[in-house]
Amino acid sequence: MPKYHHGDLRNTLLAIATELLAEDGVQALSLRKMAQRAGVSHNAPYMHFPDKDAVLAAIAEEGFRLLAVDVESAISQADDNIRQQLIAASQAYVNFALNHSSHLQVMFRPTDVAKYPHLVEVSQSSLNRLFDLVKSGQEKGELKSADTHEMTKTIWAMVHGVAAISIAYKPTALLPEKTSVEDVVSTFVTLLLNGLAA
Amino acid sequence: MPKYHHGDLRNTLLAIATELLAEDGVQALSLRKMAQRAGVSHNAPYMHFPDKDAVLAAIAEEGFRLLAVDVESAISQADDNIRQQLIAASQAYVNFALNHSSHLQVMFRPTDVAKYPHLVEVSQSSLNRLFDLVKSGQEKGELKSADTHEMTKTIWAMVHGVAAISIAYKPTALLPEKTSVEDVVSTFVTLLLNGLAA
DNA sequence: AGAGAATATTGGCAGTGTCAATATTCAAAT
DNA sequence: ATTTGAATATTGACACTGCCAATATTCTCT
Repeated sequence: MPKYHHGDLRNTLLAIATELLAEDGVQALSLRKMAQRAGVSHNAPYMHFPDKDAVLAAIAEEGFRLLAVDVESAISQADDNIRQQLIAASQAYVNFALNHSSHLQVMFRPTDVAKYPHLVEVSQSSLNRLFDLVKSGQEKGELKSADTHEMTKTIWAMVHGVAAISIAYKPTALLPEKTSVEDVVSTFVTLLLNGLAA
Repeated sequence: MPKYHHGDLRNTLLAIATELLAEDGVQALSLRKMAQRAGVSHNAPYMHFPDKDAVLAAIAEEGFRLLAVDVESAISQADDNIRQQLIAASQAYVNFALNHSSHLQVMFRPTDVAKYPHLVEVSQSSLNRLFDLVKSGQEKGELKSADTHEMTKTIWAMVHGVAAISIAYKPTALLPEKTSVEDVVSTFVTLLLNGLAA
């Protein structure tokens, strides 16, 4: 017996959005479809979000939390070894990107930074975790003692680049052949750690 | 005196698309708007493109060519020094991304690889140029003699990651403060060359 | 000059985001 | 308990979008 007031429409809409995203991609995500699947009129979402942009921002936020969970889990399951932990975190990042590519697309779509300051914060959560890893690696003497932020962001950029390129052009562009994503990420991170210069 | 047959509608449409992209972003790009600005009916574009997706693919292709020009130009103007050339190429890449962010978004939007094989080829043009750089760096003994493809793609991923993250969250996420994009890219590339491990 | 292909137009349809006006329900104060 | 205002949801509408079908115009080639 559906009530006039849904009760938890906001969260329901976000969950539905994630479903639709996984089913048909970001291009096909519409407020009206979300409303219909929630069994609600086409304008009900406007009670909880000012516009579609705000919905996407909320979806992005949720994505960063899910990503952080995966990354953290991967780190905790890796050996007590900075290199292995960095590799595990990077693999988790890229795997998340490939398994939830539409979600990642929403997370890294051009955003009005001033409009969603909270999103910007949350977007850094995985980066912060990576920062801690790098820092402890420096303290243990396994990593160079250069600027911690710069080192962290270099790793992040590389890993995110792998994810973004892979999503856009399937593994075609980066994976030469029958190599696994894990292997590629592991190789790239190792190269970054050891450096390219002779 | 506008003729019934436009004469060069396909190219005109692509040029207009680039304009609209720079003006209002990819979200606001519509076939009908393109047609209107070209002074043509709302269905004329369908004579030259099967659907909107094909238009975006053509725009992407053009973008990769423009990017390759910028990168090549930057390399040729740099010192005869692999490190400097790599840095110059990377800076050109990121600058292009920031100055044509909508265009880059179209270039790296999930693509049906099977549907646009030519686009996939063109998308690798800058990568190929980078490959040559790395290879000559190896021959001159300035870079390690590891797998050339892997090294090249590691650099590409890192540089593209910087570009993608910067576009999504303004330089906020990567630039700490009043540092220039060039400085950041230069720093990151140098870190990659020298390695992070102690 | 005629025929067929290429190009463009008009009209229409379903779907979209968003606004305005209205209806229903909830929560708190009297 | 009743009332009252806020919160929530609905209906209806508008302009806009991608795309399809039918039609019209022009080009090209014989």
